[in-house]
Amino acid sequence: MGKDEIIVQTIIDAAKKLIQQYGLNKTTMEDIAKSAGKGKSTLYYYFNNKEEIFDAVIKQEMDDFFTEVKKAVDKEINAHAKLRTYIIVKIKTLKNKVNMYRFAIDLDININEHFSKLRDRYDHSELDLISSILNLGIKEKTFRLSDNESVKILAELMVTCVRGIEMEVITKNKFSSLTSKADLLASIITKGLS
Amino acid sequence: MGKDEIIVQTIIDAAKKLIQQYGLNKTTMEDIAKSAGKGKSTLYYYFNNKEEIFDAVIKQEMDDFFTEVKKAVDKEINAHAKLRTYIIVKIKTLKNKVNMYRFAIDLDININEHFSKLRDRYDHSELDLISSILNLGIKEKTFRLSDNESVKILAELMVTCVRGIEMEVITKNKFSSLTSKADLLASIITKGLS
Amino acid sequence: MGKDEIIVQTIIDAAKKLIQQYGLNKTTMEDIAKSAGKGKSTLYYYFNNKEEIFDAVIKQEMDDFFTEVKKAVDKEINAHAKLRTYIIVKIKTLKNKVNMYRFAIDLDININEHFSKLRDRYDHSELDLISSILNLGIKEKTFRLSDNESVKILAELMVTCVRGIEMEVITKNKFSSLTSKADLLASIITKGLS
Amino acid sequence: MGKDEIIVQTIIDAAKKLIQQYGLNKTTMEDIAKSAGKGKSTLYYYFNNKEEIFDAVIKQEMDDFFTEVKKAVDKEINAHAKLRTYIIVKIKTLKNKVNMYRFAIDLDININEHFSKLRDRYDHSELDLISSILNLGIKEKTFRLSDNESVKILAELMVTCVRGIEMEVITKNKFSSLTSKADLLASIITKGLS
DNA sequence: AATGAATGAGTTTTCATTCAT
DNA sequence: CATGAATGAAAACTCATTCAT
Repeated sequence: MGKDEIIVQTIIDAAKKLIQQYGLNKTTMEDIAKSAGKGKSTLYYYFNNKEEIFDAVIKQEMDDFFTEVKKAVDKEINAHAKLRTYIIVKIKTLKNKVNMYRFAIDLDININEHFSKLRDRYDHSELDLISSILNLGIKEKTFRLSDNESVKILAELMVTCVRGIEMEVITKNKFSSLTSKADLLASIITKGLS
Repeated sequence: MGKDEIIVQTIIDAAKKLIQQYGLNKTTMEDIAKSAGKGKSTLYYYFNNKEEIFDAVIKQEMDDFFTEVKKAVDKEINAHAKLRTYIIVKIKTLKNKVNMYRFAIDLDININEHFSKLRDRYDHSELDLISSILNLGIKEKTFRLSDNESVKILAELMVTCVRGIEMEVITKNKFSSLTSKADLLASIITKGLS
Repeated sequence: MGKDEIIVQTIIDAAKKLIQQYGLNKTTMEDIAKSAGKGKSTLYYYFNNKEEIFDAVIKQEMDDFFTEVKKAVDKEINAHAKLRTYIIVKIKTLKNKVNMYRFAIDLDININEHFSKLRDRYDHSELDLISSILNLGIKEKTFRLSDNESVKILAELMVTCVRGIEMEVITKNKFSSLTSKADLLASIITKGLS
Repeated sequence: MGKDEIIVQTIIDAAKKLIQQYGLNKTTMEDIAKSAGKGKSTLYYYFNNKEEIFDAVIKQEMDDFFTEVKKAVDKEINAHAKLRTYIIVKIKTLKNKVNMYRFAIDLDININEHFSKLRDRYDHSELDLISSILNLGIKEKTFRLSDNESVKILAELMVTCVRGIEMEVITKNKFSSLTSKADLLASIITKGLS
């Protein structure tokens, strides 16, 4: 990591911490600069504007997030366990990234083009992950798809359902009986697809 | 409706439209006043501050939204159909509404106690609705709950899943093959619970 | 003059004074506000941005300028005297408006569209004035135009020459022996056209 | 040309191009450095500050400009032709130059003493050129000066008139029927002085 | 009852300049 | 020699809120 990259990372980290703590609207360039131990204008040496810093934060968080979930899923061996783990780890990890996610949604709403691409890429990775779980389940004979159910549509649906759980965590800042709910969802899906 | 109430409603409508169009952060008191055809300070005659206007908007939206969904669900007679209708109508209605999630997500407001109560009340109504569907299904013998599944937890889970679909609509502004997905979800749940 | 117009005028006057004294670049919104005895943000209540204030200043100055020159020219009765007076009064008046003029040129260079229109309108009035002097001279038999000389082109040329004198005043902040030069120019033109 | 001089010239050329394109105020050290393919602080190695760079640009431009005009004038043999050529070539050349007037007009630099001297030197050269044309015309008996007209004052006046044409070119970025106007001006002057 | 006028307190952004290496 | 890194100081602009009328 060159010196540049170190500083860029310092700035991103500072921004990340502040966004997590105080939220998007309350995090100013001034705050970030102070927290990064730099002058305000130094931020503009490394980023073109506030939005670019936020983009960098969100990109990194998303990458981390997905990597962590994927690693956990990969450890499990059968489809049902993978499904369950996917839900649980995703939500657990999310808890540390709640403000980041809020932010992502906020950016979304403001129809930030660059961010849209970022999310699409991420969504795609996630769909691939779920698809592979479903395909595994089919191979295992755990899942049986009727004619009109394509893996693609099912995967979309499942990503979507888990996103609902994520929303719950984000808006309420808690998700009671997470494990039992993940179990329940995994079971229903498994049985519903059997 | 007294004169006061008419003006209050005019302001709420203006705010609603603007929030839908430009998002929460970009909607200023100035914008609302202009759009309502009133002076900026007039807003302060009818509301104490910006937050109160937003509260009023969200409250109204939520009430409308829930009422509409409930009406559609009530028309159906069996649990499976009710479930399917619940999903479909909810998403379809959502498209025409200021999406509540934008509010739910916004940080400043999230901290707002009053708003929290509002959302809780709404969540509660929704859980009741789903619970009643589940109970109907049990009575119908469409759904069979194993020991460790309480109606309450299941209802929470289902609300949550549908919320994921809502998020999809909000962030992507589209939800492809809505009907077939609603069918699929309803089917999986029905089968998963049989 | 309504209250609005009084304040707008106060702001314009403050801006005018500061621009004259310190120049365009050194005149900040802060300065104008202070000088007008208003808060900085009050300026934004009456004008959308800095440029709009400057536009208003320059528009007013130009109108004043032209009115004054025209009034003086109208007092004279024959073409030669009008020509002479035009040059002299224009330059004399300009002295009090030097910075305004500099500013106009500066705006020009930044290719401000709105300002371009303003200047065109002004140029047009000036051409009309000169044309009327030339036509009077022709009627008086003071001026005689050869075939290939149209009044229009001649007027343009003369406006242009006087603009050179104006530049002299602007860039050097002095114009030595103004009266004798105006006489000389008027004589040469008169003789050159006889 | 030593290595130093090459770099200095590179910087000047970059600044020249940018000023031409975007104007004085919008040309930043950053822009110049980038355009010159150098680091921003390198500019400070070769120049003490921004103003010095601008001074260098203007000095070079003025020298080039004047040299070109003089060369063209020298080719002509009689006073009338010289006068006509002076006007035409000056305007034509101006089009390809960073226009000096932008500098002359810019307030900050106008206050700059060094620049004032530079302009004075140039003005002086120009006056000498015109004076020599006038003197030639007198020798040729093309021009006849009445008592109260000194060559000096006439020369000043003529420089001034042509400066007006230059302004026209600068602010409007065009000067319609240049040649015919130059002819006209030269004729009027010639006749006016005969 | 309604609002025009005013603003304080911030916010992002810009840019010439410096300095250690 | 040359420059990457850093910044202070100031600039334009924003906006929820207040208050006299």
